[in-house]
Amino acid sequence: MGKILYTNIDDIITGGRIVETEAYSWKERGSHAYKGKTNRNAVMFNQGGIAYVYLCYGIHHLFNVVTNHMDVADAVLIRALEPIVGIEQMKKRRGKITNEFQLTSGPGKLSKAMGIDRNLNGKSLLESEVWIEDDGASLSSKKIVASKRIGIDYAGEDALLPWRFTIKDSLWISST
DNA sequence: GCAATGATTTACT
DNA sequence: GTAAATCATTGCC
Repeated sequence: MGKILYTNIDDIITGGRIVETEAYSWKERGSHAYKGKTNRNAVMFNQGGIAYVYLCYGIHHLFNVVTNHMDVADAVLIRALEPIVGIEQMKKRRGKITNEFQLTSGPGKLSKAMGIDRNLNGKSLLESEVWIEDDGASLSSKKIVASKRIGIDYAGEDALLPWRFTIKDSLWISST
């Protein structure tokens, strides 16, 4: 949370501060890894520090960061970020938009703005075209708000877990 | 091999 | 507020 996510796609760098995330664990039904290891989610069973990119609903790419170690399929979904680098490029990729706050205020939109697609699946966040930096900005824990996750009502009780984290006062947080 | 469905977004009623 | 778009992965035949 609060760190900067960069991508370098087509020789164009875009980046932004992470302002909204959701945690996923193989232990709960919201995660793709819940049912066990499959071809799609095999990336999550790898060592942390790599990207897990998944195409959802045939249209939208979702960008996750694998966080745990081998055989422990935990990941963090990046739901929204605050555009910092390459905003013009993001607008170009997204086409006509009503306002800047909608550039990256959602997992599918964010991925499109950043140029993320399945080619990044399984890439290391340390030595590839996608990486995360810490700019040293202080982020008080008081500015982080936990709430229940979105879009996984099918997960039953697990959908109520307060595993969605947002930065208070950020304007780029998804609401729909 | 074929039918069902989803970590969503967008448009329309 | 509800429904459609759209395709990779999944599950069952």
